[in-house]
Amino acid sequence: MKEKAGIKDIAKQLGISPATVSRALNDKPGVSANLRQRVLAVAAELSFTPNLAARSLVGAATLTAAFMVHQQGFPVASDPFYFVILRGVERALAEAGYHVVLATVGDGAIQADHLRVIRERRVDGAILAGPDIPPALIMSLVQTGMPLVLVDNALERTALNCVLCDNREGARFAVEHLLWHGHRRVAFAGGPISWLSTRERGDGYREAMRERGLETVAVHEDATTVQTGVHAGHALLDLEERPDAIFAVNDAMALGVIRAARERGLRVPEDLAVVGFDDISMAESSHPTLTTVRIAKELMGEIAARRLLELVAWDRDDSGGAGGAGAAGTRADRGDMSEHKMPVKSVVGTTLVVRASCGCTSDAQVRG
Amino acid sequence: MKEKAGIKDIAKQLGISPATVSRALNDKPGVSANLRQRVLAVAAELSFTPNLAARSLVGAATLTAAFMVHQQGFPVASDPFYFVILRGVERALAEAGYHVVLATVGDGAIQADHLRVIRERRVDGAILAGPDIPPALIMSLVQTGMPLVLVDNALERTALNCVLCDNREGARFAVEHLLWHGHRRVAFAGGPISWLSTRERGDGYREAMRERGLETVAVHEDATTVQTGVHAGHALLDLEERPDAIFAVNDAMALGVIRAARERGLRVPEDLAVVGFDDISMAESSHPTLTTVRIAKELMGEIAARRLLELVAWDRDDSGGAGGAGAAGTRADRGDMSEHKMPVKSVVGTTLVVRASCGCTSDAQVRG
DNA sequence: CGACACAACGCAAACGGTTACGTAATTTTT
DNA sequence: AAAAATTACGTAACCGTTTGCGTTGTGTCG
Repeated sequence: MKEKAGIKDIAKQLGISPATVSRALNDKPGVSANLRQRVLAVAAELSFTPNLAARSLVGAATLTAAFMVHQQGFPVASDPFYFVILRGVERALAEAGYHVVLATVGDGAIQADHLRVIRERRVDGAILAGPDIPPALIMSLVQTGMPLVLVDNALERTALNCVLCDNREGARFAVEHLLWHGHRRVAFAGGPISWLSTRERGDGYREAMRERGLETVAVHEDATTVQTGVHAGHALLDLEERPDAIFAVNDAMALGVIRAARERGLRVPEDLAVVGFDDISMAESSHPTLTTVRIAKELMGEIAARRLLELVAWDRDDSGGAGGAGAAGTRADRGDMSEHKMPVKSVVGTTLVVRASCGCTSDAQVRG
Repeated sequence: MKEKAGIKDIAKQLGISPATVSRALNDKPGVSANLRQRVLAVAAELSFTPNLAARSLVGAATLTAAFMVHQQGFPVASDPFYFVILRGVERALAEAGYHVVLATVGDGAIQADHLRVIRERRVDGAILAGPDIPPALIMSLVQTGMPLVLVDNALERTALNCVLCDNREGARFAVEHLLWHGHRRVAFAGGPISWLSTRERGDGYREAMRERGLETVAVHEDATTVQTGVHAGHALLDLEERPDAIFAVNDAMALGVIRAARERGLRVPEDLAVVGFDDISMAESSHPTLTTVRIAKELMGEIAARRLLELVAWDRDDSGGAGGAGAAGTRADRGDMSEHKMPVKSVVGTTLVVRASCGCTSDAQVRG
C-alpha cells in the first residue's frame, strides 16, 4: 500500500509527465480535454490531495487567511460577537477552499509572534476584527503589502479596506424609538472614545437628541463589558436628574446597566428603559429581554472574507506580471496602483429589535 | 533592497554553506558555539524568518494544529463555551510556536473539505472539541494516524487521548447541594443521551438521588440550548408532582428552564431552584444569577494542547527512526507501539459556584 | 508542397529549506 | 607516533509542485 498519493504517482500510472498532470489539475491550457478527463479520473481514484507546502513554495496561494482579534483578557460576554463574525468569515472563505488561522493578539510579546505567521508566508491575507487592535500592529501589517480587511474598525487617515455597520443610523434608530415613546432624559453609556463604534454611535445619539432640542449626557468606560456597564449604570443613575432611559453602546454594557438598575431597586423597563447594540445571542435570553440594534454580524464576516479573496486574487495576478509581491503600497507609488486596489469601505445596515427592556412593546412579559 | 531574507543570504554573508546555517538555527550538533552565535546574530540582523512551506515540505513540523468543533447551526449561547476552550488551546500552542486553524465542521459536504486540510499535511495534529462531532469523522481522522486529542468527548470502545471534566462529581456537587438545602423533588434536564456529558452528569444526578432513596425524573432534549431548556422546563413543570428543583445539564438549558418557570409565573429560586453546569460567562450576569458547576474550560484547552504537542513530538521522533508517519495505529500493530503512544485520558475537577438561582445563599460561596 | 502557426506534451529548473554523506582538520587513543 | 575517533563544515540530493522553454506532431495557408 502506498504511503500517500503524489502528483507523479498519477503521472506514472498514465505514462505521462508530472507537468502535464499539474496543468490538467489546475485547468491550465495545454492539455487535451480527453487526457484531462483521464487525469482527473486517476486523481480521484488515488484520492490525490495536492501538497499545499510544495505548492505554496513555488509561490502559489496558501489557501489560508488569518483572523486577528484582540483579546484583552476579559473573560466576558463580549466574546460571542466576534465569534459570530468569525463564523461568517470562515464560511465564505471555505467556499473558496480557504481556511482560517486564528491570531488572538494579546498584549505585547505575542504580537511579534503573529507577524511571524504572515512573514513566514503562511497566509495569503488577514482579517482584523475589533476596534482594539493596536494601530501600530495594523500599520506594520500594511507595510508588508499583505491583503488586509478591517472589521468593525477603521483607521482615520489611512485608506484601508474595511467593513462596518451603520453605527450612526443604528444609534438613531434606538434613540428615536426611545424618544418616540415618551422618554426625554436619555443618557448614553459608551466605551473608549478611541473606538470608532463608540464615537459613531455616540454621534447618532447626540444627533437624535439635538434634533429634539434635548440635552445629552454620556459616560465613557475603558471597556464595553457587563462590569463596566454596571459601573456606567450607577454613574448615570447617580445624576441629580436621573435618566429615564439609557442607550448603551453595547449589549454587554446594556446588561450591566440593567443589573445596576436592579441593584438600586429600579425596575426595567418601568423605571428605566434600556437599549443596547449588537444583538448578541444573550439579548433574547436575558431578563428582561433586551431591546437592541441588530447588526448582521455573520454577513459582515462574509463581506470581509469575500473582499479579502478579491484582494488576494488581484494581488496574485499582477504580482505574476510585475516584480515581487513584497513591501509595496507606500504612499509614493499610488500612481501605478490598479483600480481595484483602491480600498473600499462597506457598511451594512442595522435593524432595531424591540424587546422588553425598553417597555415599548405589548408582549413584554414584565414581572418584578 | 532585498525582497526577503533567505537562509542562503545569511550563509553568503558569513561565507559558509546554507547547511551549516540550518544546523545552527535548529540547534543541531555539528556547529561550533562560536559560529552559531555569529549565525544567530546575522539572522537577527536580517530579521530572518524561515519559510514554513519549505520546511514542512521536507517533512518537518507544520507548526500548526487544527481545532475542530461542530457547529450545528444554532446561533445560540452554547458558543462561548468552546470559545473559551479555544482560548486555552491557542495560548498553550502559541507558547510552542504553534498556530491554530479552525475547522468548524458543519453538515455533510464540508466535512470532506476538512479532511483535505489534514491530508494536505497542513497541520501536525488536531483537537476535536464537543460531543457532537460525528464519530465517523473522528474515526477517519484516526485512520490517518494523525495526533488527535478529544475535548469534552470520548469514544467508548476506542482508546483515544481525551480531556474531560469530572462530570459525575460535578453533578453530585450540584444535586447534593440541592438536597442538603431541603429540596427533594429534584429533576434533571438533559441533552442527547448520545452525549457523554449528558450521560455522566445524569449518572451523578441519579447516584446522588438514589443514595437518599429519592426518585429520579429526567427529560432529554436533542440539543442543549436556551430554547430546548425552555421546552424541558415546561415538560418537567407539567408533571403532576412538580419538581421543586431542576438540575440542568448545561447553563444554557438552565437559563431556558428559568425562563420557562417565569413564563408560568413561578419565581426562581423561591418556587423553583435551578442549577446549571459549565459556568459560562453569562451565568453571573443573568437574573437571577445562576448557581452552576464551574469547569476549568481554559485549563482543559491547555491540557489538550500540551498533550497534542507531546504526541506530535513523539510522532516525529520515531517516524524519523522507522518508516513513514503514514497510516499506522490499526488494531493489529499495537505490539510495537511505544509506551508514550498509549492514550491518556485527563479529567479535571469541578467546583460548585453557588449563586442566586438555587436560593441557598445570600452571597456567592464556593464549594468543592 | 514547403513554410508556418499552433496545440499537446516532456524536460528540467526552480522554490527554500533539511539532512545523509563525504572530507578535511583536530583531538583522542594505544 | 601512527591509527582511530571525533568535530566542523561543505556537497548535493531531496521534498512535491509549478512553469518557462524546447520538442514533437497535426492542421492551415500561400
